[in-house]
Amino acid sequence: MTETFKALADPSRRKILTLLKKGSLTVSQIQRHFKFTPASLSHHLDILKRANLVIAEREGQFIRYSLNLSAFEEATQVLFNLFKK
Amino acid sequence: MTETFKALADPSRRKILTLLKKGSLTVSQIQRHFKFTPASLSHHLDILKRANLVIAEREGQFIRYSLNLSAFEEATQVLFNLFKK
DNA sequence: TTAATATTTAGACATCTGTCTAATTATCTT
DNA sequence: AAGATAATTAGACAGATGTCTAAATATTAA
Repeated sequence: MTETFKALADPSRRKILTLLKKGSLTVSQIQRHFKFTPASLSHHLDILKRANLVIAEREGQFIRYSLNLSAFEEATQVLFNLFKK
Repeated sequence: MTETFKALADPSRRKILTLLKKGSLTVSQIQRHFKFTPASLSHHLDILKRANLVIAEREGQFIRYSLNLSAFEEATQVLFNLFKK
């Protein structure tokens, strides 16, 4: 769960997740929304992937990222349990 | 929201929150559950306080910490919105 | 008012994080 | 097979983070 919250604790990564909410995207499509380098984006995607918040699938030359909804639900559940009676 | 997720991204701080779920506690009562120094605990409490996840009230010689439920609900809401349609 | 207890603050230090450039790997197109 | 495009990996670096010791502040008790 630490990895999940760490992943969520960065504004750029939360923005990536928000973008993916509307549908899966390739790295270059995500890239358009950011000013930093492809290397930095790749690093952010790696953190989201390790936290299990996104899923990556190769599609020929591209790699397509999409939200992993089950991991999100789990995180929400953990957060909720952290304060519910 | 970044501060909230950063605050939640540390296991010790999540443990503190879990302890407070059962009721408010003074710093020394919380301290008993940890191995690190009072200074470190104070630092963690400060981060939770700045994230608005806990409330501190002086009680004579002691300082009593309790959960700030509204901040928790807000965080849960944000997390939920991050993936809901 | 002096000593004791509770907590925070200041400053140091090692480790982690987010960014970059340069190099590498994978795939597609000629 | 060679060059172009997509994405990742490696290594460097500044700044953030979690921990510590020592000192400071606040309150209570003697």
